[in-house]
Amino acid sequence: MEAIVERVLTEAMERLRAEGKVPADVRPAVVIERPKREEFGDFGCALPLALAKAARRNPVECGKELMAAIQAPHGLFEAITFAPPGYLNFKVAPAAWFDRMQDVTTIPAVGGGQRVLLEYVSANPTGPLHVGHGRGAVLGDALARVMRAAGYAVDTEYYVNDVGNQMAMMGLSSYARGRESLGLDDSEFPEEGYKGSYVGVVSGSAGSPDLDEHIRRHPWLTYYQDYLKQFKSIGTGDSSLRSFADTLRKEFQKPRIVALASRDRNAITTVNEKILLGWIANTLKRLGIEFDRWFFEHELHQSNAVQDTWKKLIHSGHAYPDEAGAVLFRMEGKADEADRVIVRANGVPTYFAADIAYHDDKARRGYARLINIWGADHHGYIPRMRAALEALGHDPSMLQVLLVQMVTLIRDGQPVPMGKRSGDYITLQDLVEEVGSDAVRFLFLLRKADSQMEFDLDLAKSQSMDNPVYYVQYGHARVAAIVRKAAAQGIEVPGWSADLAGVLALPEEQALVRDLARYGSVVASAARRCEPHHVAFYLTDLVKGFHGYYTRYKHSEKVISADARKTAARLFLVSRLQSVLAEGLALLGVSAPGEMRLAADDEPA
RNA sequence: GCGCCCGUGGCUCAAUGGAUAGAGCAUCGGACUUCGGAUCCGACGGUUGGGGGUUCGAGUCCCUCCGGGCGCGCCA
Repeated sequence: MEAIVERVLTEAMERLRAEGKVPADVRPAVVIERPKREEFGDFGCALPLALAKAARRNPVECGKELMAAIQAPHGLFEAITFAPPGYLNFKVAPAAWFDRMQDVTTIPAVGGGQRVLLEYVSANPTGPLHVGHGRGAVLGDALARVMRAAGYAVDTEYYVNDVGNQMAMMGLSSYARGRESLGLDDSEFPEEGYKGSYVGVVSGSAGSPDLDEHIRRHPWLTYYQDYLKQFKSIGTGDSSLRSFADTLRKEFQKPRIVALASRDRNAITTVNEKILLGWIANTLKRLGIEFDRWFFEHELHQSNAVQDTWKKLIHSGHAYPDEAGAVLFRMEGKADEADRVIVRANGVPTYFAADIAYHDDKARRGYARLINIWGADHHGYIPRMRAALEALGHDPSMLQVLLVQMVTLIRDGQPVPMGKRSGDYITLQDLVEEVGSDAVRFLFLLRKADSQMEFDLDLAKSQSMDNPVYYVQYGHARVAAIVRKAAAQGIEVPGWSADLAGVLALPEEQALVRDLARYGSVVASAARRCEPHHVAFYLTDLVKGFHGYYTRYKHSEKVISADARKTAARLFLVSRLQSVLAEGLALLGVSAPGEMRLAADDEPA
């Protein structure tokens, strides 16, 4: 519908141009918006103002000329009006709105098949995911769904840093904890080691007071076989490791003890990674998130891609060796101030080097756009990455980074203290277990990504209308109940026909039709702007309209009544609403239950 | 010190440079003997952190100050 308005206005402007009333070089963008005030109609456009500015003319005259030049399809608009100082307002005829109900769940393919690689989460396998990762995960997954729905060809990827100091540190920490638990405390716990109690669990330290508790709280342990299968490909080829893993598969604790006793730190490190990645994958799965591909950093090293990349940069003059023997990437003239080390003096490439190779790989795979979702603490990294892409001959603007800000958990009105290295904290897994996937997802998506947010655990758990996710889900359940009741009475939901439009005469019904008709453009716009939260707000608004309609007329003008025509039309309307709610919630990865269960003991989900 | 993000009713948050800044919660006042009341309606509540600028038009863009968060490693 918006597209039609835009076309009508563009054509009108072209007509004026042909008549010489608009200079050839004046081409203001035609921006269609939704007026805030209902009396202005359904669509508005400030084109006369823009035109007047560009052509240095009086906006009122421009508006009048445009009005005269507009040729709208017959019957589509009830009114097109000019409002001083320079707005053109369009009121769509109710019948035209109702036409949209034929394919209300169709979303304009604004993506045009553009190939997009969306990389998100990519947390290092050195510990469980925390709540901040969860926000990025939910945003990424919803964005992938929304963009796919709007015609983008999206692939999703998790980049695993399975090489480097952090992994080694995790291995040492776990190794030391394991030795300790066996009474073999000959290995000192590293200064910078990971101190969370999960380290003890990962180390498989039998008799650890944490172990039983963690097994109880973290069902991921029972998924062990699954993820071993899933991550089989990361085996190093070391046969002793393979057999170690096999043994581990049969029995969790004993082989760890063997490895610990035999001082096999590498085995511990590698198995840690498998366990932690399995934990991560399981948590994400619990949130309904799966990746098209897990990309492992070690692949880039094995294929020499990292080395090839930095050598290429030296060759092209974008990098240079310094006196100490390190290789630095040139940042001169870029936003970043200092040159960055890509190969250390000891010959080991840095994380940045691998990341450059990774992004080069992504760009070479033929994607038009690379979207990365990063924690806001990585923002300083963006100019470097762009500069690197440019140095390798790619268009730096193809990289788009969405920064996700911190999440503060609130319980009993107080912030919940979190600290990563220092010890225990509420993991993403804990959060999902506590409040359920739907609440986590919807509440995260009710905020735009780039501002810090509070997550109220008590609100998320509450089964009341204060809880936005329940409010929307209840709306769907309520609609489903009506459709069920009709079916029980042998009344079927009719298909679309134009004559149903005239039956839906109540203002609330017409408003519902208009709101439903917006669905496609809301999703398309959310996809274009990479802001899935618009969908969450839209659904909340839509449901609010329905609840109001329902409550107001439940004694006078019910959906199911003795009047067969009204029943048919309203049933049709309500079923369209059900479809939009179900599909909209699906885009957010939130379930659309057919009924809400009250039982407080039930798993909230 | 340099850089990035944020600052909107008491609280949590919306608002492609457009018209009189919107929701939810909280507070107060109402409706309704259920197509599921797990609902709805109304009221109260704002100098969009302060100041300057660009523009026909600024919460939105620019400058500056204040406040909050986060970065600035041969860590990842």
